[in-house]
Amino acid sequence: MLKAFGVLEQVARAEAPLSLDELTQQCGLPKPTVYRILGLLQRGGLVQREPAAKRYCIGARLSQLALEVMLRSPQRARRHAILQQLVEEVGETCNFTMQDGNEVVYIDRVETSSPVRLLMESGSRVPLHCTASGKLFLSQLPEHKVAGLLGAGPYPRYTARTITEMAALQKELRRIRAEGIGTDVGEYLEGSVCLAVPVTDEQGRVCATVAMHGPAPRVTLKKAMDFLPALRRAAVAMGATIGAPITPRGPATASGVGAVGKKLPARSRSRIAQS
Amino acid sequence: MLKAFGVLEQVARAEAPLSLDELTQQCGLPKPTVYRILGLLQRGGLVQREPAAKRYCIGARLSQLALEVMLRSPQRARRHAILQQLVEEVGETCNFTMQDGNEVVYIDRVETSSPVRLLMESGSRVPLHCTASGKLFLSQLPEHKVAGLLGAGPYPRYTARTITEMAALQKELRRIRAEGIGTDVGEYLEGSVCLAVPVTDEQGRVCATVAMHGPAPRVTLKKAMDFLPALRRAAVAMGATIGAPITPRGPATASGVGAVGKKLPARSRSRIAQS
DNA sequence: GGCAATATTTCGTTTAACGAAATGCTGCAT
DNA sequence: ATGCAGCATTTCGTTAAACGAAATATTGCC
Repeated sequence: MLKAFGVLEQVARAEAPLSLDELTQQCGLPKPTVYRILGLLQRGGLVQREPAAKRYCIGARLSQLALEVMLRSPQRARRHAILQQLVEEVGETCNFTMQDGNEVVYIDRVETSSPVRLLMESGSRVPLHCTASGKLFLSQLPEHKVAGLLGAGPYPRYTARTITEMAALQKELRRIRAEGIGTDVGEYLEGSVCLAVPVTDEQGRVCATVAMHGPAPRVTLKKAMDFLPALRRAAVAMGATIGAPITPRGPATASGVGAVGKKLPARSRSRIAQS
Repeated sequence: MLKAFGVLEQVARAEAPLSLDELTQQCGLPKPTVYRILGLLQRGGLVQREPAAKRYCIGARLSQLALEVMLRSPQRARRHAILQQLVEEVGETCNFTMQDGNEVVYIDRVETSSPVRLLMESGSRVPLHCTASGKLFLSQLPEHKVAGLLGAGPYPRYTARTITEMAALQKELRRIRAEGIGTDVGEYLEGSVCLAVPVTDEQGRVCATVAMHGPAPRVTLKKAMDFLPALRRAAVAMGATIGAPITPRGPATASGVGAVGKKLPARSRSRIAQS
């Protein structure tokens, strides 16, 4: 099903309408598959065929969807603006992450230098056990749940510094739990230093992180610590965007619309020292 | 497979993040189906969940796709022709912009002299708070959302005339809101004068702008105003190239009139004086 | 008229979608 | 504390759809 989106993206990215063969090559899928997917997409109005050539291009329904998405973009931009501000302060790439299952997912990311390619990397995923954000999330869980989520180990090794044994990881998590700061010095990517602080919702539960990272010669853990106040400030600002409803919900049905602020899982109250 | 697009459209169309139940009702699909589809879409980065609430909203990958679609839609040729026609009339560089998050993005552009430079510049970005188009977009938002999007300020200064304080900006936005014309006299680039008018979709929502600009000695605000009718004409023509709103997919559930009615809030109409 | 290049169909296999119903959470009210 | 209500998530047997190698049809071109 996501293959269809891959095809769609190729169509959208192309400067000119594409032939079936071109799409087949670019998507790396067998031809009949691409053909069938395109048939579906065409039936759904998401792609069109040029009347003359049999080439595929963006369909009306996709254009409409794109417009709706663009119109809503300001709603999602608040967090991006916060990240941009943070990047200006710290001068290094920063990102905003959430936990999704046994991975960390990059919700948004702002690079230091290039102001344009921001969305390229966001949406990608990294492991929990060897990243600053990931370990910060793990530190919020009771130990047995960590074991349940990651298994008993050993965990995949990415660099010489990756923690691969459960006992060592639990020890590291206790430290992080106490300090409220996730760190990663080359545990996932060689020569990459990363520092993550928690973003908490109204109930004080950690639901996201704000992190900065940079290359090892330029960034060290010690230097990064100087930016903790800036990171914390950004994290608080992020927290403010997740509690309050972005737009007042319409009256709608009698259903529980008012229940925006939610939950408070007995299991995962904030375990973090608010240093 | 097209069901997934239906779900995606509902997410894109919503003014605020949606819960699983809301989506289930609006799509007219069984709950586990919607749940599974959303899981896939989430894994693919096409939708995201609100950090705290379990609601779904537009994901990074979908945002990226939407921008690509706008940049390379089959309507591109038509839009370009409209811009070229406009450039002939006004004799200055003109462009077609949309808001993308907290920036203005150039969808298309035609220069006065060299007719080949178009693709070079399209896709590039400029700030909201100090450009004619950007301020026009901002003027469409309620004041508290402007503050949320840009922060409290001060905003980055580019020239001596850049408005860097929130209060002054809000005042300027009120003026623009009333007049329906965005202006910029050297606030972003020294010596550049710019005039922007809104492009509205069928629902009257401001979704893009058409703007002209030129160097200060040759172009002044007063002279530019003479071309307002031409700009407006081009803006109307541009509006016709913009997609219609997504048509509701017929839910299989009893077409509950009072039951599920979501309705557009009256507020979302154009806030601009149609002078 | 024939040759390439490209588009489309066939078909048996495999996989994933499907959705009714059951279960699990969470927060609120008693 | 307890239970209830609303919502999210999982289960599971069924069924339909995706899959892709290979064969076939179409198209454009010389």
